[in-house]
Amino acid sequence: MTTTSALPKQYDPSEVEPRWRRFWLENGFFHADEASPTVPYSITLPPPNVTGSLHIGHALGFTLQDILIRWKRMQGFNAMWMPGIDHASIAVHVLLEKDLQRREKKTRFDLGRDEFLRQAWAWKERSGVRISEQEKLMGYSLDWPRERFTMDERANRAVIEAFVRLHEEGLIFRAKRMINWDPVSETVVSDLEVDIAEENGSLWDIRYPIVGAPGEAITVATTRPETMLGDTAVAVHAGDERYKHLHGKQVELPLTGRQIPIVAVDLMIDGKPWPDPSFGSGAVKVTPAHDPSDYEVALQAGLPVLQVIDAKGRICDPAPAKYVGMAVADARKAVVADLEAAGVLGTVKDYRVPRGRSQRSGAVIEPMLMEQWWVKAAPLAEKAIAAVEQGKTRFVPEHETKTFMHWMTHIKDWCISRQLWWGHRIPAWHCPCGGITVAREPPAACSHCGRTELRQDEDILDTWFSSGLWPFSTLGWPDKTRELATFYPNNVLVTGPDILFFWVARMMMMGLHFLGKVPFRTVYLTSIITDENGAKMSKTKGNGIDPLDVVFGATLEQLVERVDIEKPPVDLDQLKRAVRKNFPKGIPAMGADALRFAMAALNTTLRIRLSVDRVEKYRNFINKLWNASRFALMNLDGYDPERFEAQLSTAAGRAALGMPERWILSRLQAVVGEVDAALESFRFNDAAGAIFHFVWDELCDWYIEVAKPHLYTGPEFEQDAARNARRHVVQGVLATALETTMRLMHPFSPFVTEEIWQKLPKPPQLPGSLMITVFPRSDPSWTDSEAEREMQLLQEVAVGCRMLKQTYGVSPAQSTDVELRVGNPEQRAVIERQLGIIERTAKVAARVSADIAAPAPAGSAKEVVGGELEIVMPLGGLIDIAAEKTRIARDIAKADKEITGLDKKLGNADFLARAPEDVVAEQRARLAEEQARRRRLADALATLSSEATEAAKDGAKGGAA
RNA sequence: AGGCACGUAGCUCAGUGGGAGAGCACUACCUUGACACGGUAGGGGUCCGCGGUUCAAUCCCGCGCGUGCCUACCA
Repeated sequence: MTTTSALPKQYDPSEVEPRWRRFWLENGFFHADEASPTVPYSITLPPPNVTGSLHIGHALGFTLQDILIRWKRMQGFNAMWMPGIDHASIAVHVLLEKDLQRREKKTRFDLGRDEFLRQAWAWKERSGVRISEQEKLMGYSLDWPRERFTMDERANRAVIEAFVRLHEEGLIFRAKRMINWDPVSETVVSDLEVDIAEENGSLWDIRYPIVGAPGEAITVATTRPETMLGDTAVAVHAGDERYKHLHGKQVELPLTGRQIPIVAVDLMIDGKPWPDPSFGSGAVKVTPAHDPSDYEVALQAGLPVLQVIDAKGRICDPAPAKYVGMAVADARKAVVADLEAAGVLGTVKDYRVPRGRSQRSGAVIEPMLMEQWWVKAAPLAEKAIAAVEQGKTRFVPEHETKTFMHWMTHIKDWCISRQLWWGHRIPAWHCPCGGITVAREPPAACSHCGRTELRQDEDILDTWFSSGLWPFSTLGWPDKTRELATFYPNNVLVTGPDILFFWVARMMMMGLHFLGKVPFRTVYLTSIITDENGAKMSKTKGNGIDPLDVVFGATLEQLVERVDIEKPPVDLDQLKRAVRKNFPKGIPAMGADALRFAMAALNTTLRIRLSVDRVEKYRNFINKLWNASRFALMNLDGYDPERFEAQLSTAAGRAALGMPERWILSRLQAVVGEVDAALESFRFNDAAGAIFHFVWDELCDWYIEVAKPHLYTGPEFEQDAARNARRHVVQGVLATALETTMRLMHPFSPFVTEEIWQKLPKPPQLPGSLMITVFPRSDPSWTDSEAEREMQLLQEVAVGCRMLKQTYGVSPAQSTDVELRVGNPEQRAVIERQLGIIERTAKVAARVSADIAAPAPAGSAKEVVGGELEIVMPLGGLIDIAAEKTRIARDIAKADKEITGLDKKLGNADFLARAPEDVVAEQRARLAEEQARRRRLADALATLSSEATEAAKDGAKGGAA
């Protein structure tokens, strides 16, 4: 008769999720009002790059943020979660240029700046929409009307303001320094954007002949022979006796006809002597234009700087004409061949060479000397260091503080100009007079000479420059807005440790500099997700898990087809094989709730090795929750929430609750406390684990089972007033426990909890959506340690009964007689009172007796639950005496081990004297309990032995068995 | 090379100065009126090694071995 009985047996997220998503958005529940008088709680979403779609790492970080935001919103905070998207300058460049190369065999220079930017904007529109759609599908409660883009008008204004102010303050300047050049993207990149790894290479020895000393030469070693074309000196350590006689002499630089000096140097670079006399020959070639160390030497020794590699990574002019125009790799071969021909090449050996590559383009980085724009980092870092030292911002996990501080205290100036197009163009204008005018608006005239023929700097800013302003540029800075006053600083930043320096450090520096306040109180750093083998997930490896595939499911064919569509820059067939191997069965649809719950539950301080079946566990959990609710809804007819609420509001009404009811409500309030405390300290996995355990192991496995007989209806019960009253109480407790669980779990899995909550009967005057109800509060008045003790006893007895039944092959469906011998009168009273629970959950017909010492009937199995409690199951002749003896003997052995340990401890005078009293008492109690249990076991074994003897006699009497 | 983590059941990982835990996997049984995306029971661990502190160490400290991450301009 009830419509609820039509609930499907399996939870179907595809039917449920869209309804609530629409409902929440249409009602504007995600929006926070900056003028609200309630206490603000704010988080800024780390804006995803417009390079494509969200990956599983986003799903992790964003889910944790949504859990915090939904939790705080339900606690009554004015919770604001700022959405946005990042223009990701160089990442978009690499992407678009690869595409351009593949489709039209063109570079961005063939297209020109305007057309390239037009395409970039078109890309941004497509990708941006896709990203926000994905965020909505995951149920993230972002404050959508506030959504921002790092290159929208207001962000642009903030960027220009910040640049101009820092320039005015002397914290942004232009200087010619050694930089990292990416010859593929043709731009400078910052130190952080270079990945250094050891690659296979060679170490070449070259002999440079000494001028005026025929036959004499000095040997230098190098991993980059082609740079010798730009050498301007050979350096030896000043204290190196071997070369003292050569100080100030000249060598003839092979292949070039140039003469360069041998200079004595006594330098410390990074705390190490340079050159190191113990390495190789102790002499080094000096190429100031293309090596950072060499440049430092040149500065000190006043050596000339000769640039022989150009922006495209080709040998250029001052080098001999023969090599000009050659790519570095080709030049290397030519130079080596020529050196060999000239007879100056020494030994060549295989060598592991540390090689820097551009993180984005993969190009081998060329160190070069170039004029760029820089941010003076040290003064900014000082403030950030002080703020962290003063605890204004703290890191979770705490150990990340050290990483942050180490980098901050060793910080180097930040190169912020890029020779790219997609980004914020630097607000600086060059005049033919050589002067540079930095201004908020295009200036009419040069600030130095007054001339009007100015041209704007071609360079754009590092993408992280605008990101660094994000926590306040999104709130209206540089204007003094209400939003800024309300939501800055943010309460928390949640992001991955991989962008601690790129982003977190920059936001700290910028926020403190421009607003005088830290941008966030807490930085929570998430795990890193890898595949199940610990390898980073990546499209080019075919091991990546797309969060939406987990939500909606994908067949293997779909996964493989996608390889063709996305065309990553690798062997497609090989990639398809990898996909087939990694996802042989495709990915089943799990729904957003399951993925979200999994993210919270799996997040630990270590990396997460994610696999599809690890998420499946939580899909099953969501289904379990669904079915528990389904059961409740099928049995809640006639339930009156108001009447039940009235009953709970009186002491007498509460006292009338049955023990299992008091137990589950006690457990419920405990788990509420656990979840709240765990979230308070960002232990998402503990919070999720507590909910999981409560729902599955307590609510489903015990309470619902115990409740069943009280809920079932039948004509025979209609006139039974006491039973009907009891039924109503059980309905009320079940409904209440579920309703509270939905509120508790809502931040983790919003869709299924909203769906169930909406269906549950509950008192009127509640809000129209679960997401704006009140988060449960732990209420210690519901703690009932007596009920918890009693329930635990019943569980132990029931488990013991089940064990005996299973051991002796009694069908679970078949009820069996058992005798519960309980020596302890209190325990006996509990068991007698609640016998029905044992009988129902273990499917036994139980009789309780006090006489624990009486011999058990022959042929019965026995389980000793404690020193004063045993379960006797008569089995007639069915008992396998030998097996039973083995089982009991093993229990005795365990008890003996335990007793020996405790005896030893309690016999130790130092322990008795020094250990706290309660510990000593506890150990004594354990010993007594264990000894009593051992006696029971020994008795049982003795009985079995005599039975065995009897049986043997019987067998002998009756002839062959 | 330095810094920081981590080493617990076959696998992935929780955990605590005083009785070793979960999920998956494994074994056996069960279509019991919420759920087979389920239920019940079971097997399985010198808590990496060696020292130290302590009445007591899987937990705290030191050393060693192994793994991972980050930082780093050794030709």
